[in-house]
Amino acid sequence: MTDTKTGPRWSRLEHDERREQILATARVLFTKRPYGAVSTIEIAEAAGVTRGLLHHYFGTKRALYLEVVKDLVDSPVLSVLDAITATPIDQIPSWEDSVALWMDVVEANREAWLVAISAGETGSDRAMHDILDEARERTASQVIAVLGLDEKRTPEVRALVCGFGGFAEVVTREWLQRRRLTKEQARVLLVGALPGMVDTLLPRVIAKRERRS
Amino acid sequence: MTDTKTGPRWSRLEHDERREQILATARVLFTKRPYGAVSTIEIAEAAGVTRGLLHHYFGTKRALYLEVVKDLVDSPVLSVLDAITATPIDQIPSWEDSVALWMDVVEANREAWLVAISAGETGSDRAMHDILDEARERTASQVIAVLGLDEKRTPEVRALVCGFGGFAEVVTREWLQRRRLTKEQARVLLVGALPGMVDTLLPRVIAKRERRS
DNA sequence: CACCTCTATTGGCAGACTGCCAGTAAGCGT
DNA sequence: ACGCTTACTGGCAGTCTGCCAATAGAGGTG
Repeated sequence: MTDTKTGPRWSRLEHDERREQILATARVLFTKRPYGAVSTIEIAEAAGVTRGLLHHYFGTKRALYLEVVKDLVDSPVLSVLDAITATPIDQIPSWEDSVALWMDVVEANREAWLVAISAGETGSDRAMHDILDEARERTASQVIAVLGLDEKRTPEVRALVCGFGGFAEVVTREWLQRRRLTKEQARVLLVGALPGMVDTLLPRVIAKRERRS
Repeated sequence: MTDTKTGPRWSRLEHDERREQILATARVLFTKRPYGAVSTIEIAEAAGVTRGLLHHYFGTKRALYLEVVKDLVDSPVLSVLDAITATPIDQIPSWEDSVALWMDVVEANREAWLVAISAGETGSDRAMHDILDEARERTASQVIAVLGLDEKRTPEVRALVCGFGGFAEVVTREWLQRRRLTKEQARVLLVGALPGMVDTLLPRVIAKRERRS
């Protein structure tokens, strides 16, 4: 009775198309709930396919999760990069403008950003750690470029900028999540913190550099 | 043949004693490998008990994990508190000394600290988030007290100090894990960053405070 | 238009793990 | 020595992941 001469029971999609569809569905679910609380069958059903197909495309649940996190991390970073490279080539954006731009992008991708920086159900997971770490390093490179710092002569700059990244993460959370800071207040902190540290602290750090003969 | 008139097949321990034993075993395993890669039966066997007992004491695997992380987070914090309260009451330790003390404690509890920090990457888990967040707030309170800041008149101080906490986390990792900074260099950064920000940035942040009638 | 090949997709099986509970025995009090 | 408390065990039930052989869309070919 129920299945009287219907059409095809399932549609056959292009490889990449189906892959993107599953990935998007997984992204929605993993954004809402943590890794362990989302089952593969749930993802499959939400995507309108079977669990088997999910494994066919991604191999394992963890691999799928890694892809999702990679997406989550990349999308804001790419947005910033796009916007920056859209500016005239010979006109490097000012530090103030860069911070403002970054804040707007993060505000727009609020959910994704919050999940991304706190991703990884498993602390000591190698692959996950690498993804997040690489994203942070990429951001640091951007910052170094915008500020016009000389990374080669003073490698300590990179550590300092990464430290500022940690500062920025928390300040952003204080603004977006905990709401103990307004956007303006957060902006003042983000704009002012790094230049101050570079001016006053960096020389002292370099002075402590161990001499190598 | 094998079991010819042996003694008791298992020993009956005091409630808290057995609990501590299981907790210690779990702590070792969770420190080595991530949550998902450690099974309850493995913990139970390593502790010399059955899996059922583990559930009897902690209810669920996740609950056991939370207890472990709580321990991991508390132990360094408590060490610092002990050392600080050990100093004469009327003699508040200087900021430099506090930082140095903190660095020594972290260096001693290297493993525990690194795991505890990266356990924070358990984003959407409410209970886990609360544990780590509370630890950070506690540390912030300590810092505010040592620096003698007035938290009531300027609530923004707390957000700034928490931000410094993020900075400190990354700088410490750069020193202990990634080794792009020596201990001396990290010390210079940690000692110098916060006072500088308090002096130059805090007034500007307060100036941006929204007026409430 | 009928057939045929390709492969995206399904459905179900095997192993592993967690959570739970009823029964068992260790050891203390009387 | 006996019984009572409860720490502890052992196994069952449900759920989940990973895997693979079978199936069926869909486009190409004569």
